[in-house]
Parts: sequence; C-alpha cells; structure tokens
Amino acid sequence: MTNKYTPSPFALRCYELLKQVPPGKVTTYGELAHALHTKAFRAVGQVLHRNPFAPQVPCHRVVSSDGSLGGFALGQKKKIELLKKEGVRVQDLKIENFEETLFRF
DNA sequence: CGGTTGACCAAGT
DNA sequence: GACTTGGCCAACC
Repeated sequence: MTNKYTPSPFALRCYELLKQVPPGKVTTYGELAHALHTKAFRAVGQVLHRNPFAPQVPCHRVVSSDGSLGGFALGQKKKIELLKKEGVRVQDLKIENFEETLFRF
C-alpha cells in the first residue's frame, strides 16, 4: 500500500514510552498516561487497540491497573503467552506479583 | 465540527 | 467479589 499510516503524536508517545519497558515487566495504562502528562488512560488504550505497530511494539506489556491483562488486539490468550515467554507470571488473566512485575517510569 | 466510542480507573452498590 | 455508574481524554466517523 502506498498510503502510509500517520500515527498521532499522542500515539507515538505511547509507543516510545512502551519501548522503555524492559522485558519481564509490565506497565499500566494509568502509568503510561501519567508519564504522558495526561489523564487519557482511555485514549492510550484506543491507540494501542489501533496499534499499527503490533506486536512490534511491546503492547503486550501493558496491563490494567488492577493487574488484569486488560485487552489485546490479537487476543488475551496470545498476550499471556508472550508475557509468560518473557518471564512474567500470569495467573488466569491476572498478573502475579503485579506490584513487583509492574515497571514504573 | 459534533457526537460516539473505547485494550481505562476509581468508587459505589 | 462481581457488576454498575460516572468521569476523563483523545481518536474516529
């Protein structure tokens, strides 16, 4: 396709921030939004849902503030597998040792 | 340009 | 402990 997708500045921010998350760790939409100096947790989620860079960008390292997996464009099942593969303990759609597994900026 | 949506969050029921 | 409501902000149509 000759048309190239033009990601929003906000989206690019999210991706850059996401790339700062090391493997084996996860972050939350709230933390991402806070790092972006905004309260648009939802906007982040929307951008990730439309994530043009899936799974090139570690969007699978983003979970809900409750430690739940949140969502995943390719399916939560895939998300769990990816996280487990990176060394993150996932217990039934929930992150184990969430506070310890959670990476903060 | 206005209304709807959404991979959310926190609090309340 | 699961479900509902309100709120908040950006992207999408």
